[in-house]
Amino acid sequence: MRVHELSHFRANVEAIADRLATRGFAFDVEQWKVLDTERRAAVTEAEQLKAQRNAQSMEIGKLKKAGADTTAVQAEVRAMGDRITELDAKVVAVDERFRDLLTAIPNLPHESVPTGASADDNAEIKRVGTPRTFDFEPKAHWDLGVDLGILDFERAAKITGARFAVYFGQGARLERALMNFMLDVHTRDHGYTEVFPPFLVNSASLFGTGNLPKFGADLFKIENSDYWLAPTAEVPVTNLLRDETLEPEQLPIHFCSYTSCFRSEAGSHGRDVRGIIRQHQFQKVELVKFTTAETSYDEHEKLTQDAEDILERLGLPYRRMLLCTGDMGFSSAKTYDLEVWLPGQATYKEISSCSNFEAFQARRAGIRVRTGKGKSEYAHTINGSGLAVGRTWVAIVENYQQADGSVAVPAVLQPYLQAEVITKSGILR
RNA sequence: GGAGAGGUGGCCGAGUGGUUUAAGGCGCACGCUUGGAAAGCGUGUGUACUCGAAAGGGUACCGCGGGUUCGAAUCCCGCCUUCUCCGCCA
Repeated sequence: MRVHELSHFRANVEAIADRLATRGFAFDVEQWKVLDTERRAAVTEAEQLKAQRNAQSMEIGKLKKAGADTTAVQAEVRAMGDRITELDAKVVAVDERFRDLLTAIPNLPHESVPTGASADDNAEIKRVGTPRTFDFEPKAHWDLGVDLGILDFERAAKITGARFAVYFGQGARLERALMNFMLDVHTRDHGYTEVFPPFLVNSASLFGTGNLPKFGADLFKIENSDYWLAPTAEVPVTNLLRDETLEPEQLPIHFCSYTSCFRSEAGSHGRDVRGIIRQHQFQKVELVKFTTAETSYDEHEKLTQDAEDILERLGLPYRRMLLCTGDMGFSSAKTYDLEVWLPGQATYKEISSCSNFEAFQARRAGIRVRTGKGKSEYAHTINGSGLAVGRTWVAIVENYQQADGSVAVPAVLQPYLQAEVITKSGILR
């Protein structure tokens, strides 16, 4: 039951429940205690009966070898088997309820996380760069991109549906340029190893990262299979090491990965309906680290800086927020959000989320570190966007727009785009 | 998609219904031996759950899930996966 190590959980139930309450999760300690007792009683009873059966079965073997008649004993043990079947069913049922209860428990917030109920209680850690002042009215990307002929929602709706987009010409190339730029920086300058995983993952992987069983509704599932469209590279990349025990000298492991990400956006109807801020498919460069418990918070800081470095090299104003207990994701112990300035909407918008999961995912996924002779402990996992490519595309277009409707290309992207400015494409319309 | 062969402990590898509480080897740890080491000898060597104050027990796990049986690594069924060949295909 690699969920929250049981003995530790049992010994600290009250304190854990208190901590969970800070993130708005009501954990019913009394109910848990009842279930725990019930489960242990069932397990113990079944195991005792099995021990008896094993012993008597062995006796039968010996008696048969000695040529004795075993009919009577066999009947007796057979009856015992029926009882065991019954007990096993009970154990499975109680165990399942118990597991459901445990797997639904979110991670505990780190002590440095501010207590709060919603995004309003998040703490701004820093602000970098100054939003540009325009001598004209800046447009939102959904107007600018469409006017430039590089972004098309109507044809996307025709071939697929709402919340999808098609990029043309320099728009498509900007997406590709950003992906290459981000991967190049992280692999060359930040020490990450590039990974290109499948975009489809199985249920076990989604359980490992904490998406299942609770959040299946946020995902797309392939019919007649156990395949799901990955909502983020975090899922395949973290699960690369599932059920593996790592040697301490292998750590830390730094992976970066470019993937498309797919989200059903169930329950987000009406939010960010315009433009490409919230799409069913978007591209993202993800940073994933595996570390020991000792270094995970240092590595979390560094990972966040690695993501910020992309924003800085692109000259995009941003701020770093520390999420409060009530606004964090299910699996996270501490999360920084990076928010980029979008002049078309005059707001800071999330473009990266960097979290330390401590051992939460490692417990669910069975990712261990050897600590000595036959001893091991769970690794810590950390990940963050570095960055969300689609939203970076938006930020470039909106921040670097010019009065004539063209977009200046930041210096670091010019080699990738082979252009200094994005101008109107006249291919369609 | 079709046919065939595999999947056993950290690794190699035996094992076709009952002293297998998984042989044997390698590796690893500890001890003896040694001036020190190697060799040699000896002992130990998984995970989870559970009973117990502890010492020490018990249960489950031989790819996964079912089934047969008093008893399954071993027999039966389904699935996953690896390799080889064929077909198809970027």
